[in-house]
Amino acid sequence: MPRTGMMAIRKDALVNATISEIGRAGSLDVTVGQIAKVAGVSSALAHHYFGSKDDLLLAAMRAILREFGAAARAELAKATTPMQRLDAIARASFGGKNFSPDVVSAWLTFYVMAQRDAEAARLLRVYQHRLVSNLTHGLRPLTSEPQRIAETAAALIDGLYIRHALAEVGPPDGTAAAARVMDYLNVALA
Amino acid sequence: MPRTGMMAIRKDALVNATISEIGRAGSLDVTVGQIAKVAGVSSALAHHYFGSKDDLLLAAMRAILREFGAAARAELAKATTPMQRLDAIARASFGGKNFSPDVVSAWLTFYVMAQRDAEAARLLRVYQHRLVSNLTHGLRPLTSEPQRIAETAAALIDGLYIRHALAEVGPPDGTAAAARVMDYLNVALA
Amino acid sequence: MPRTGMMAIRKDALVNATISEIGRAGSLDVTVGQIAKVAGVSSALAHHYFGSKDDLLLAAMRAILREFGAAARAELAKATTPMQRLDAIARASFGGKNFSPDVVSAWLTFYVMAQRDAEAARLLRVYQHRLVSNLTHGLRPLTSEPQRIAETAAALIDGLYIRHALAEVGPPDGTAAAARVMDYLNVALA
Amino acid sequence: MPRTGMMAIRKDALVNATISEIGRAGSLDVTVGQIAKVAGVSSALAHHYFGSKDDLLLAAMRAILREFGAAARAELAKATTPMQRLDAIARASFGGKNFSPDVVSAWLTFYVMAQRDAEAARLLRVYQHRLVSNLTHGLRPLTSEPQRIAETAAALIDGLYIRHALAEVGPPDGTAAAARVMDYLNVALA
DNA sequence: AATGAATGAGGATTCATTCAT
DNA sequence: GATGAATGAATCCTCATTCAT
Repeated sequence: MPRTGMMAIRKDALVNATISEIGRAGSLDVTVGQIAKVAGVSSALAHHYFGSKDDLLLAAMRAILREFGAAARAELAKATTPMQRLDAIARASFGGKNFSPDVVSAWLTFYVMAQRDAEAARLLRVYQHRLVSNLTHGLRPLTSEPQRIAETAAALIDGLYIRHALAEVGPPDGTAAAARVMDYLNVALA
Repeated sequence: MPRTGMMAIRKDALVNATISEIGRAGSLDVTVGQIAKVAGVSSALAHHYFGSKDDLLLAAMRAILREFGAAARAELAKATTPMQRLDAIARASFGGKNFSPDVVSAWLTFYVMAQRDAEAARLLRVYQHRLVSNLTHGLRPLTSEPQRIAETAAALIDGLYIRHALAEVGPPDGTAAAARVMDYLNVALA
Repeated sequence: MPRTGMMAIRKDALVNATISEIGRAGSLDVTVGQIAKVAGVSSALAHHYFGSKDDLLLAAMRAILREFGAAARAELAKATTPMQRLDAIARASFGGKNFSPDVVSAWLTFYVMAQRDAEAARLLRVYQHRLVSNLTHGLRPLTSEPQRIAETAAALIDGLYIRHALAEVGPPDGTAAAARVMDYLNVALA
Repeated sequence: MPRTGMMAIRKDALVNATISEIGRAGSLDVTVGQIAKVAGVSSALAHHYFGSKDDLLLAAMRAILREFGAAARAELAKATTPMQRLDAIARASFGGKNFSPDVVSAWLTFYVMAQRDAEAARLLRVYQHRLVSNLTHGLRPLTSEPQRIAETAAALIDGLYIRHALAEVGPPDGTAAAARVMDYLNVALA
């Protein structure tokens, strides 16, 4: 076990703990102490590595967006037809870690954080833009107004996301959500 | 002017101040002191009337939902055809006070609040249910699967709402948002 | 006892407690909690009334300078000849509360605070300027270079002050210090 | 270069960094981390070599006093007449490194440190005593009360020092300060 | 000889809430 | 009906210090 190189390990642990605790609490009202405890370190260390609570939250946000980006790329890599590409995007949005209660909760709070933090707002806009851009790209071979349909589909995805954050019980049903997006695309392209 | 009316006046002022301050701050991180100052009263009075900060927030939430309900009913009253009814709902969602930056911000924070507060969650579910219900009712004469389309439309409405919360500049464009919902309904019904 | 009007009382108590605690600790490393405890209130109240620790420290500084100004004016009012005026200034500098160990310690720390806080620096410069100005005024009838002698005397006063801050034991001897300043003035005017 | 020499090198670097950082910050509110960074080592090493922060500060204080002593001796060695000896002391006090903004700031903070740390107080008293002693020695051939004049001159030197710590702009003017001390001595001896 | 890792203790500050008047 | 006064509890953040390597 190398004594050096702990930084990366601790940072990862703290970011994961942040996501998990935000998810558990359902809000940004999570103390650095709670996060640190989950990560198995002192709160001082969290500050040592991230500088401030906001920086830690932003790091968590970036991790989620990165995760989503990776999932999307993985799904897209397997797609060959335009329709498969669209399906890939829909499934990436609602698949795996991206649709776990933790992440959905965290996602919601990031929207709130974006109201006061410029960097958070920037990150969310990057996400939004990328989603629309991916959809537009997939739609181009299929319709004369890809942009318009892509924007609607993107809003629909976000809406389904937020609606699931309020679901009474059980884990979110990602398959159903993805199917609903495809339904829309099918009728829009018809 | 009866002295007893003061209570109603103060409560209204506090609720309005709450919405306005949440909108200004873009989050629930609003102190009772700030709200009270905007309402022109002491923070002690806010507690006197509402018991706790959460109760005040819930009151603000109910006021917004009531406002939305009233707007929806007003629009629906003027509608005669099924399609007009649907348009009425769409316009109510994105019209008037309901789509001002203040309210959009407040709305967002209520979603977060709902993660930890059962009553807030209940209120949001009532809203969601009523929206789907209204849409379903309007769709019934027009399609064989009104529920499914209504749910998608409702998610789309929420998604457009949340997307506008991040809009870079200027006031939200309610007309465009409503039009986009109608676009979806048109293709879904085609 | 009026329930209102506590503010002035508390502020006074806090300012006095600040001077006393700085004197006791001999440095600015005094916690707001300590000060508040001495003043018989909570630390939260100190912030409520002064906004921040620095503001409280500055208020204490202003109180000391005001005290010194008042003492100087009182002594000057009794003087009739130029030499008496000079003696009055010297005695004011080293008399009463102004030369208690508390205040000498506080004074010293204000010099340090002035290294980082513009307002503190400004206040000290006002004091220095006023001291030189008073001395110059008193010296004008007695010499052709009042400014020069005044500046030297002022530095001597500050030097005696700081030297006494290190005195091994017992309370500072104000009379001796004042006499030494007068000695200088006597030879300088000879 | 012997390996054992590292200790001396590091210690010197840390002491110099301490003085420089105290001067930069204008107060003792300097972290060991900052000092270590300037010295190009880890903060752990600072503790390794000095044991504690206070010990490091005291080492810096001793270095300044040593520097001053060396400067005084060098100047005194060149003096042949009593008056030249006095001038030598005055110039040593305000010359070279001893009157740089860094050192003036550090000096000030040492006075504060002396309020709580016995060793710091002892060191300052040694300095004060030596200064008076040097002056007395120089004055003995010239007056019947060398002690009294020496003490006043020493206080004047300290006062000029502290006054310069608040100078609005530019580097301290050592020549002017030394001249002012000589002015006093000239009139006192007249 | 030197450091990255880690933390305990402490401090300023904020804020919902209470209460006497 | 209304508020100034007051605080306890909590939170972020800092920093000297320790230790294994």
